[in-house]
Amino acid sequence: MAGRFYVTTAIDYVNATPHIGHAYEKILADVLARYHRLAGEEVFFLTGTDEHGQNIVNAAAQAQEAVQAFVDRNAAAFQQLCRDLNLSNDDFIRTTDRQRHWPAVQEIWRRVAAAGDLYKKHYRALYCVQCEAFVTLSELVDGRCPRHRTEPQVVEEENYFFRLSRYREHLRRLFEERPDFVVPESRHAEMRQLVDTLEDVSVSRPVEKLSWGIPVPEDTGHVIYVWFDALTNYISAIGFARDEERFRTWWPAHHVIGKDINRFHSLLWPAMLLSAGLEPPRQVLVHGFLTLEGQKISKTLGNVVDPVAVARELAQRSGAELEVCVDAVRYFLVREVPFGQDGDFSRVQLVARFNADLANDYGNLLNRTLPLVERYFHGYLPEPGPEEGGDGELRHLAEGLAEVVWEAVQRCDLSRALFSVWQLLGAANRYLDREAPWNLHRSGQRERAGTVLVNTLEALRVATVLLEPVLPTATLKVWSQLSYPEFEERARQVRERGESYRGTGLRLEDARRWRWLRPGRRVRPGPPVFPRVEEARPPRVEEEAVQQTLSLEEFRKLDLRVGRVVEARRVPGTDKLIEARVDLGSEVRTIVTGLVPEYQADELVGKTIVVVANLEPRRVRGVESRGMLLAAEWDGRLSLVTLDRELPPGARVS
RNA sequence: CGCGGGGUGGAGCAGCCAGGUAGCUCGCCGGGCUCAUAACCCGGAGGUCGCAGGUUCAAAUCCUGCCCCCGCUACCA
Repeated sequence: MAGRFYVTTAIDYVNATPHIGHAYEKILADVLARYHRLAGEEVFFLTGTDEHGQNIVNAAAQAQEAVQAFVDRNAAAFQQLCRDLNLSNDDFIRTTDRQRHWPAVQEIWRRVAAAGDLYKKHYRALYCVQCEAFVTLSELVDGRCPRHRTEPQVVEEENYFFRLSRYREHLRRLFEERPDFVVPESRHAEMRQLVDTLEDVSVSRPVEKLSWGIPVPEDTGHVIYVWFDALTNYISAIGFARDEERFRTWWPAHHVIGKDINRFHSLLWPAMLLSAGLEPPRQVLVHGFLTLEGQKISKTLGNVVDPVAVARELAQRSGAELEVCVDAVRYFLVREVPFGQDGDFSRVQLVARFNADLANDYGNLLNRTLPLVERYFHGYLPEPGPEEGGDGELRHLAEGLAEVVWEAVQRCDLSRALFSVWQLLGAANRYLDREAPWNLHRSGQRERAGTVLVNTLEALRVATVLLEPVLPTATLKVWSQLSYPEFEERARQVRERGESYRGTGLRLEDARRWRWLRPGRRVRPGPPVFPRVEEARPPRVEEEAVQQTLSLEEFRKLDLRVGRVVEARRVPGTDKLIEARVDLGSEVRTIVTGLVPEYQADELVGKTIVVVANLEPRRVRGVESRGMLLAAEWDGRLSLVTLDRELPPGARVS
């Protein structure tokens, strides 16, 4: 049953740095790869970079860099992205790789040529010099290039053409026989329609026009053009033309791609493969595009977002670890955007998901359970007793979840998969509320309380197994608290060796099993894995709040009194000082306080407040201040300490 | 008639392919619990499911027309 799963992303064009769109595709592929590993399949996950073409040469020139140095630098940025996103990719292929990639491209070229599917043709087209690109008639505005308002040149060159038209019938059959060849269905239908319109395509450029590419075998005058070169990465990386056995092991692939390049993957690429006598891909998975805060992502709009920077920002706002926040970004994209649809990346939504799903439903479930195990059972998982109450229902839901999730993953419905995990978490939260182990314990039903706690944790554990593909790091922290620190330890070792981390090795089977947690294990309640983002209250508050302890005697030295402001006026020539006359019962004192602009002088009059009465007198701007008003302060906001019931001035506060 | 996606309570989405109580998250209101990260649980208010017509015993769901929004539009990577 356990098969092989070879999954790829499109290779990224290295003329720019990575953004959230690149991250999205890689995350999808990674999540799929990890789920298939969870299902016990052998998985090979490939990603890489596309480094040839005129645009690269131009971008390098603009950066005043040698082309090779330029692509090396940018390719490194994409490799770094893979590490930052915690991808479990097994390889990273670059089209400038002369050992692995070039021979494969030239080999497939030879095979296609041998099949009689390549021919030379004079070709005439419009070329905009400023764009350094061909323009089509339909793009022109009044016969001029829309960007540069110049008349394009008529350029003639001799190119190799691939007989794509010859494969119409082949492809038509492919689409008919395999209704899930392209997913989602709408993309399949779209491509099937296009099959009828296929024309031959140019697959080379003259070397004098473009030298940054792979030479055409036995014809030094031409360079193999983009798609023919780029698409071949999917087979070059797994040994095509070098290691046939390895190639046969993994091919055919599942390609995760964006909707803009679907035609190349669903039509051109299968045709190339058929021509070369190879099998077409197993499946093309077409995702939608992301908008950013509702706007199209574009360099000219300047709204390109570095996904890791977003995670960093979340880490700062929540206080969670950076890697956990990377997981949160992964979760958000997979949960929020239904596969195949366009989606919006919004920080507000990210925080909403983080708080509602990860912090409240998932993280908090752990934190409301473990302390009870600690308290009632000295931190050791108790032996569960007989099943009663809502136990069976919860178990049933948990036992069936792996199947539901796996079925959704196979349909690429990842948001549904996550949704169903949250149904279990919701049920577990409800179960805990209804069974109320705290009451059971109080009424002496210690064993039953333990059973309820173990059942809750068991449900949480099942969810954790099934969430690992999406939250590879955060789940490790959960495991550690759940008394299984060895997973986190092992992951740490893998990373220290510089290898990409592929998971705990747990399987769907583990998610199907109830009573998996071993009684007697020592749980380790720890800090929240997903600390909530508090909008009104940024993180550091706790670190600031709790300072050194104070003895009761020391505290008693403070003479705090209720006071009533009877008069208040601004101290002239100051920014924020108010001179207040405060009735303390026995006397009326002058106190200088810096409350402007949060409070105006006349607002204070009549307020009942709390005063430190025995503070050393102090001269402030020539006025003697005897005492201090208490006020809370956060983030520049002030709030006077007042009484919630009326008491006369002079009353002691303690 | 260029192609595709979308229009569902205040916000964001699911449901539509296989018609039959309009669901989820956030927000709002009220209650519970007091184990927990102001969390968790229960209840409530709020929708003519873009518009018009049709099929049907029955339509958010199928059919037709229209309106609006967003992408893409192929040798360009």
